[in-house]
Amino acid sequence: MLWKIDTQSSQPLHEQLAGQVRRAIATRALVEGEKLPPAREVARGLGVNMHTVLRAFQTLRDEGLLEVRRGRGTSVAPDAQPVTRHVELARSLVSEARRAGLEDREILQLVEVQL
Amino acid sequence: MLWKIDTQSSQPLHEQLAGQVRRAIATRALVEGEKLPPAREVARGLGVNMHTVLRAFQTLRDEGLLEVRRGRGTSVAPDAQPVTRHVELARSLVSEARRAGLEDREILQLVEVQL
DNA sequence: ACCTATTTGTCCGTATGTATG
DNA sequence: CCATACATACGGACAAATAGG
Repeated sequence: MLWKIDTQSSQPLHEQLAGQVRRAIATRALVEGEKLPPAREVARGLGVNMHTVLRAFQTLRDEGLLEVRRGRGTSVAPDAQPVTRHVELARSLVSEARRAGLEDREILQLVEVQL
Repeated sequence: MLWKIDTQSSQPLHEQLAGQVRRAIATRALVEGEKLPPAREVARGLGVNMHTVLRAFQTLRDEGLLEVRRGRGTSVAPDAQPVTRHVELARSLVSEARRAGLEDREILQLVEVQL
């Protein structure tokens, strides 16, 4: 659990952290069911606010990678590993298409015609 | 235009062909605006039915890669090159997610949470 | 089974910076 | 240059789950 944050980067802190956790799951540095340290603890270690860490966790929960429950802590979702690959692909697709100037509707259509 | 078809493969013929054309555009073996041979001709060269070739062309037209007009022939779309990358990503995403057993709705959600 | 204290994420509000018009 | 809107990051109070006695 050796995460680092660059406060000078233009990339938001919560995104930096989310990216690192995502990669950790993809590379199996974190495995399914494994418990993460409490947000407060991670925050202290990184020198950022607890809410910044929580926000990263929330993002990953929306992506199906983490299970976050108050009082119980945060852990890697039961089927996170197979999901990670798709999430990475979805992220690449959106960022590349965005850079090319595509509208959100057009991006969704790209996927729909493949279904 | 050295395409090959494997009639023994489990992959549908029209998909095989679509994949080859897609790759040809991605690698710039085919460039924007370039005209493709008539479907009848391609079909004869590959030993398949003309409709198989047309089906592949239609798929690629839906993806924005080809312009197919009756009487005028088929050509690579004006902005096909930048599109290909996204299409490849979208195809990977869908096929990987499908293999993992995701529903279509879930696949679209993967993308939506990234928008 | 009970009460209480602790742990841990959630909710509400605020300040600051970064576009947008 | 100003006003507006939006997103980021932070702080404090709150509520669910858990652990000890």
